[in-house]
Amino acid sequence: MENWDEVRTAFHVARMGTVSGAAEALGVHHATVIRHIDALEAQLGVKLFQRHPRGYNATEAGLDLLQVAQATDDQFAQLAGRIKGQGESVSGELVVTSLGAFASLITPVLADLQKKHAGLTIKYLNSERLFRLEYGEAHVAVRTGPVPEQPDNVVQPLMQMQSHLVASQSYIERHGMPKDTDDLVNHYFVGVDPTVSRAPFNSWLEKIVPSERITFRTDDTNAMFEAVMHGAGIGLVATTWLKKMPGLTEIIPPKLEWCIPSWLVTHVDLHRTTKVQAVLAALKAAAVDWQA
Amino acid sequence: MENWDEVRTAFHVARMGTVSGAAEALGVHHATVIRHIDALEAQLGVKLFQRHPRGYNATEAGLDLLQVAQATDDQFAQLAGRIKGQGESVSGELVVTSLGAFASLITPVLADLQKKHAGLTIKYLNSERLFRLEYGEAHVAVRTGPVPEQPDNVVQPLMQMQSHLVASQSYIERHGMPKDTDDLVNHYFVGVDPTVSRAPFNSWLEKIVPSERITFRTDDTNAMFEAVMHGAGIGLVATTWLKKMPGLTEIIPPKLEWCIPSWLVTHVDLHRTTKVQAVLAALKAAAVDWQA
DNA sequence: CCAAGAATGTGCGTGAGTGAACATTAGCCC
DNA sequence: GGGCTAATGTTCACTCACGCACATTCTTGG
Repeated sequence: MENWDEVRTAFHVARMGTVSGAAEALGVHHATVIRHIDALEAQLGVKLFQRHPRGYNATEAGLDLLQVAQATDDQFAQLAGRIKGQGESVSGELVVTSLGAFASLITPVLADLQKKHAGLTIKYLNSERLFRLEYGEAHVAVRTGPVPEQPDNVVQPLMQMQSHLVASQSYIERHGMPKDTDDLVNHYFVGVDPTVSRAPFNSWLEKIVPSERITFRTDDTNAMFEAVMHGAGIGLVATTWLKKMPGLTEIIPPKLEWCIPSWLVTHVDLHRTTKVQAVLAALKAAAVDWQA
Repeated sequence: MENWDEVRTAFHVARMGTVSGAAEALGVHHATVIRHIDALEAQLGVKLFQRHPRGYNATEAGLDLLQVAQATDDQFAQLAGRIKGQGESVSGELVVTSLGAFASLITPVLADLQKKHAGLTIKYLNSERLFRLEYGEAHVAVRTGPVPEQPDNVVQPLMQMQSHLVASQSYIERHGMPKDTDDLVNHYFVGVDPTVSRAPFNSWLEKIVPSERITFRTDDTNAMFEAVMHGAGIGLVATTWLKKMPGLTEIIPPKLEWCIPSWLVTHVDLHRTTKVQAVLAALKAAAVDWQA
């Protein structure tokens, strides 16, 4: 029973009762049908049909095969329907991953998406570790930094996150306002642990001020924001968060190198599915608001 | 979902997780496996697997296919086992046909066979009409007369039925014993309706005596025997029955032309099955006793 | 009774699918 | 870091299975 196509051929012969009818239904030549039946019977060592000039008559074995193959045919048809329908509907599990910094932005978007599609289950992973799309760990990833260029990954620009160098009112009261860029060396900063993040801002900061001036380091972006809020030092905060955080004063005009691009990354095998397209569209629509 | 072999290939890929493993399991080249997957995904319009250099990872659709195909594989394996086993075991329905005259001989043989094989269902058709083996109307037929020479039918000799010209005691008391063959024209005979049976004995009888001397005609062999028993006339009775019927006297020595051969006929497609072979063996063994 | 139609069965030439070889890449062990 | 293994993926030559044509047989309808 190695060749499933031969079983399918035998199935149609048993259903139609004739080789010619089965051949027409299968879209092949009737000689092919005869060969399939002969091969299958030779493998099984049992005649599946009694041949007579008016058609093929299924034996007991043939009738048994008919029943089993009928069930298989039904199940395959249902399977094909499910798979094709699944490709056109937004349902099943959807795994999205991003850095933790994006959680407060992305979560509401995914929650909205889930509300719109009843059959959808969202799994939102935010970890500093890079989930690998090609291993099926996630369907969609939000990545920051330079353009990801892994093979088999589809990359789309999501947004430009402009950041601003800010300090809290309490910090300014204590240490004063820096007069200009050169004066920054006399101040204290909140930074990201360099072993974790290699954001462009970090490189800039390390060039401008000595390492000992970065007096507060964390590997969590939210913790960094909190530190800036509470006056632990001067820090870089993206426009989006700045709008939600009162009492922060911009120190110097934003520099272009603080502009961190972010990307929507999907695996090429999943990129065309309606489900993935839906979440991509939702995230891109939301990104317009974030940038405004 | 036209090509079941491609489904089978995808099934093995989903099971193994690698194209190479699936190719080895299937006994084909891995290039073939890749082509099958590509073709199937193109047909469905949905990716079944995420490709990465260490193997193939099934998507939701691929996992769905895996489940369905696993069930199919199991069912096909069971089917193959049933069919192969069925070919080696004596079970299921067995249809035997013969002339009504053989009923009293064949019935006990078939009953014995059924007792030996629990899973066997016997269907014994005895009708004057010829059942057609090539239409699956019967598995085994007992035929009399000249060698049946229909194509696709396997013919084996069963026995030679020697018949004897006999009369009952009551007939002899009424009409006397024929002195010799020439005296037969002065007697009365029980014959078979010529439109039904063309047994050799009939031709001989028609030649020897005028038609009006055949005063009892029937289309049923058993009825003929009964008629002879009750003195309706002189008739031809086979050795087998003669032994079971007391009070019959042989009129003249048996002639060779009264020797009717009988044959076991099966369709070539069913002849090699163990079931058919079992009934053939049983009938041939019984025939030895009948002739003794 | 003959002819038309529909079915199985068979030999032969061709094309699609197969297999071999090679390139490439990721992970692992030393 | 560097070789090694085991995967995927692509190209090319080839073979096996397919389609075609014809023969044959049985049934049916006029």
